[in-house]
Amino acid sequence: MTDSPQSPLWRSPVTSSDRLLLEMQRTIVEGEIASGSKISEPELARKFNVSRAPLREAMARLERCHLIERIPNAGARVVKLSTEGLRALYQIREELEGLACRLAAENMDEQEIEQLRGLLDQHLNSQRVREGESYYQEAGDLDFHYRIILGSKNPYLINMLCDELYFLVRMYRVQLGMNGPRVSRAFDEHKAIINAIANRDGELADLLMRRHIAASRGNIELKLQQLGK
Amino acid sequence: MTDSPQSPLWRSPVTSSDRLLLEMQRTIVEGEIASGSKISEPELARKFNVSRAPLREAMARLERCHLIERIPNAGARVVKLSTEGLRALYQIREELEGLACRLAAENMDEQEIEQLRGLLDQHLNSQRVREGESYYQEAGDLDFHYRIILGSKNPYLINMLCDELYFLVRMYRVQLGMNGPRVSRAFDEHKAIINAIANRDGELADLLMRRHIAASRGNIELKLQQLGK
DNA sequence: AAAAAATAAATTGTCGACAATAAGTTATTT
DNA sequence: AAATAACTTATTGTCGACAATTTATTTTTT
Repeated sequence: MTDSPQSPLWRSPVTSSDRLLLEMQRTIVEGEIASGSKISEPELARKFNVSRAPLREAMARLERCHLIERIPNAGARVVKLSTEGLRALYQIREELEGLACRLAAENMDEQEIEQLRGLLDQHLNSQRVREGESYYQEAGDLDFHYRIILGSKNPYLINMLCDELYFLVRMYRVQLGMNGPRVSRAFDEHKAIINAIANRDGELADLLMRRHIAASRGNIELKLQQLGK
Repeated sequence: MTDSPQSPLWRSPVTSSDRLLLEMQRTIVEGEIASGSKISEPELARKFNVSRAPLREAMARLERCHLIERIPNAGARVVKLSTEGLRALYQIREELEGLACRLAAENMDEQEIEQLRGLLDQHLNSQRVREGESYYQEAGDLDFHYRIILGSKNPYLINMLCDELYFLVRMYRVQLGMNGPRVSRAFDEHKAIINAIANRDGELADLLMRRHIAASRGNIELKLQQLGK
């Protein structure tokens, strides 16, 4: 993943607050800190061996990507996953990633499109080997979406999707998983999207991406209901 | 404007960092600190009579709403206005506010729609009195957009538009203005949008809002080019 | 005994000082 | 004289301590 100057969350971690952010993102996304639990600043500061200053800066950025919720003078809690939250999040995602596809069809150059195709082939191969391994698919799928978003060449869109929304999306997907039959279908949908972009058919790419995301949402929503939330 | 718990930027300023944020937002949006100029932390801390801790927290939030750009260990600069920036920003705005209209048509209750109508009448009257006064129109227009966004009832959408994008939008509009003929036309467009929402025609409301924003962009873009940027 | 008030404990917000990094200046070398 | 290197200055990042606010506990009152 290349660094982008517009995206402070994706630069190599130069400062200690950067490292903290990465670690806490992982911790929350993977559910090591329980959803909804309170975050104690002194406790975490001890745990990570840093002062509260960089910790608070990291927390401000965690709030920015919707992983925690803060109330002034009261404290911060890890966000809770819910059906309504998922719906609201994916409404935005559909819209913005659809736009990203339309712009990518206009703005990606041939080389970038070719690289995207290469990425997909690579995932297909590794998927044949590791059948049903959900984590690799997870990473691969996100990488696919990332590249298209970057291909839109719109800094604000990139910032919103990659820096602010994607960690929460990952949290839903990591904690509620993506199961068997959906995985292989997702590959086909990805392929169709690439084709539309390569044909410079932004309208179609937009439509296909929206459906792709809607299908993904349906899959996660099902799991949420099974768990009785 | 009511406080919304999801929007830390719009609560009443309880902490000193909140007050700083509001003041600096105003200062930057209205151009009191020149576009592109460097921000010195010690200098500003003296100016506002606070320590650097709340100042840095305020700056983190200024970065979040795209009013400043920070580079680690190097400092922060006030954002520069440009034609490309405007285009990228309004691309997102069209998409998200279009979505907001569609959702508002579904989710606003009759009372909220009636209040929105009242707001528009009120602006029409005050506009007859203060012909061509651009600042009031500015505030009124934003208020109109705000209410529709809130009417979408989508917390993420509200957060993105009201907390992260709108200050930069205001900066473009305040510094590059909105002139005579466009003002009265905007009123008609607002009226048409309300009607579509009242008729629960989300698709039409979406379309009208997109056009409304596109027209607004054209107007500002013209000014930018006249100033030779 | 339950509710309210007062007190105690803990947590968050803010401060001033120090350390690490970057920018600016002077001295040195080719 | 131009370019490089060493040094100085200034700015940012981090730390530990204090103040203000909230939460939990205890005491008092009805």
